[in-house]
Amino acid sequence: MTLTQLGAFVLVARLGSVRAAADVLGVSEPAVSKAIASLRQHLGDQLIMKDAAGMTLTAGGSRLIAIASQMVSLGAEAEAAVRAANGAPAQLRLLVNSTISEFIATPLTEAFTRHRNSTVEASSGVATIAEMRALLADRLADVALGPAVPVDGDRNLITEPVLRYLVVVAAAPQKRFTGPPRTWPWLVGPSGVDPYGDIGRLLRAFRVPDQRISVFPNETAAWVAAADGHGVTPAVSTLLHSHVRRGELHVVPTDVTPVQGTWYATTLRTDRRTTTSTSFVNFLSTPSAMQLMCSPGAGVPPSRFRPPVYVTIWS
Amino acid sequence: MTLTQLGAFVLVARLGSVRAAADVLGVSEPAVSKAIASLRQHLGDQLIMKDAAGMTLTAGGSRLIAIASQMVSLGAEAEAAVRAANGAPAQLRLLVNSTISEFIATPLTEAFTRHRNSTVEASSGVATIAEMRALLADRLADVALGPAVPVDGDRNLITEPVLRYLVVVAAAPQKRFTGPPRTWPWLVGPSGVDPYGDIGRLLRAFRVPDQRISVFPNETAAWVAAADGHGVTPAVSTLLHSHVRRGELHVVPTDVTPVQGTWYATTLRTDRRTTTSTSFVNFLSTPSAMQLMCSPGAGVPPSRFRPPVYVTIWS
DNA sequence: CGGCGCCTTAACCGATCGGTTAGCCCGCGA
DNA sequence: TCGCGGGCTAACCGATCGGTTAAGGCGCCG
Repeated sequence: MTLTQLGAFVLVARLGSVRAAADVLGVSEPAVSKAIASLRQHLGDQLIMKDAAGMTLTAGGSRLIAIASQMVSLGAEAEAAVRAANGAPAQLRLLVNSTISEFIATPLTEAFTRHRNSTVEASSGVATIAEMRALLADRLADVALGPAVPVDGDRNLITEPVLRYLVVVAAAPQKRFTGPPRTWPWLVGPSGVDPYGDIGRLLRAFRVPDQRISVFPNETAAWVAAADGHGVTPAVSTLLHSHVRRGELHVVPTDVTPVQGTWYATTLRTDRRTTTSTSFVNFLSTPSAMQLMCSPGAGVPPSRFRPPVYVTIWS
Repeated sequence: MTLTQLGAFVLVARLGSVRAAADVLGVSEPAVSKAIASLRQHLGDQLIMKDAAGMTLTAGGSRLIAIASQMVSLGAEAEAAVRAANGAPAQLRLLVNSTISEFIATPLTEAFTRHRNSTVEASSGVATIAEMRALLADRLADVALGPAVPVDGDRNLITEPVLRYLVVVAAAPQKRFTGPPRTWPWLVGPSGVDPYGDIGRLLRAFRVPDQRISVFPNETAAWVAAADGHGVTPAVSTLLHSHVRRGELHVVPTDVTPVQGTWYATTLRTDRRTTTSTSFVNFLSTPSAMQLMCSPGAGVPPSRFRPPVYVTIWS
């Protein structure tokens, strides 16, 4: 299975014709035909079949095309990226949990870019706490920001506290929830399903069973549902501020909350990390960064809006 | 540049040693060394250099590793996916805009899965309207759901209306905005930056300049900011319902709103699309699907929560 | 200084990749 | 029925890939 073969396959599927693909590639028809034949044999699947109206993909073929077309475009991207790397601005790849991604990552990376006079290109991506360690160790990211990454003795990673905050439980003001917390309906964002995150830990501490937890596509949606009286929601208190001030939510004290949490920055150990990483970690302790992390994020103008980074749609 | 070479490179970068990588791969040391040498020459970059403490990546190398490690794992995934395709449940890859993704996609795919007694695996991914056409034509997705995809004469795609709705402009009840709409502060979700979407079109119709638009990471966050009095927000009226009912937002009439919009389902033409796609499109017109699309999405239990699909973090 | 790890290069070799031309099969329309 | 366009297979060929062994450079430690 080579990239050329995959490229031929993708093109044939796109164009619905071996001939057409061969023309586009500027090679003879048998060259393309043979590439497909090799793939077929290697994978033990017909992949694509000629029929009445053009070509149709087999089940295996439709799985393959999604993956293959990514690989092909990544191949082109790799060449371009490496060739363009010299003279390009330095990169900072920041790894965050979904809460930080929702409220803080964009303003923070933007502020850092400004702080460095645009000599750096910062981007952020969402990962679970458990993934962060591997991604850092494999050099797939430069800095991880979020609840403590369990580095247990990995001498290559260093971790340092960045910000303390309080995790509180909130609900609509008029709602009263009685009985033990584990019987309440809990409304959480994606970070609620991360077992290493503060909110996941809180839910476990209360022994909330799965069927009493509703996961929303983002934290704000969970808060809105809570304001609507559908349940209680755990949250970082500073981020919840405007909801509380408007009277949509109020803080419900429990046995264990408010509870303090800490966000940490984790990087490769000092002598291995890039100067950009170091610069970013230092930036995190500046007053302006601190302030950004404490106040909920605002919108950004369209020109600076960057949707969550992802290569393509399906794996 | 072959997959084996990239695999060797990734492993060396991960392990920080040619020797170790060779051991892991079960080949001789020069084999790995030569693979890297070929990459170096092909890409014209040192990629990785030996130094005091292990290895460090060059700028080009750190670009490459992110891409290469994806390609390698995609390669493995491709083999597995094709081999597993026979006997596996059918797939439905649904393409949606960010609004539908936020409120409707999860309950909808889940309902469809239940409707088909779990004989189908439905997943959804976000794309801009402009991308949808190409993704469908390239067989990278099965059905697109959202505002009209401009198929302009592409005989391979068919598009049919699914749901009519109203786009309204909303603001906090006590706030009054005067002057022409283009001078108001507009708060939108990611779908606001899609030029083919209803909201993007609305902003263009009003000639709102970029600096008066704030883009939020999700629609709910934009609504909350509007409720906080920071501006006005355009939205699909049915989705806004609970915010209006709670009195946080009220509808602001303008010259052009309420304006009707329509969501369409677009697929390959009937004789080319999969039976699963056909089944899904039919499902969309059932009362239960209709109802799902009209009422804002609720949370799902953790076991059924699936974060937005993406292969890996950075491109 | 010598030995030892570790990386690299050189020389070599078989497999296969990617391409060609030639020829066959098949469905389809004149 | 014949031509024809499109796809597949066969036979062939050069390049290169992926692997080997052997040998050389280099830093480090005893």
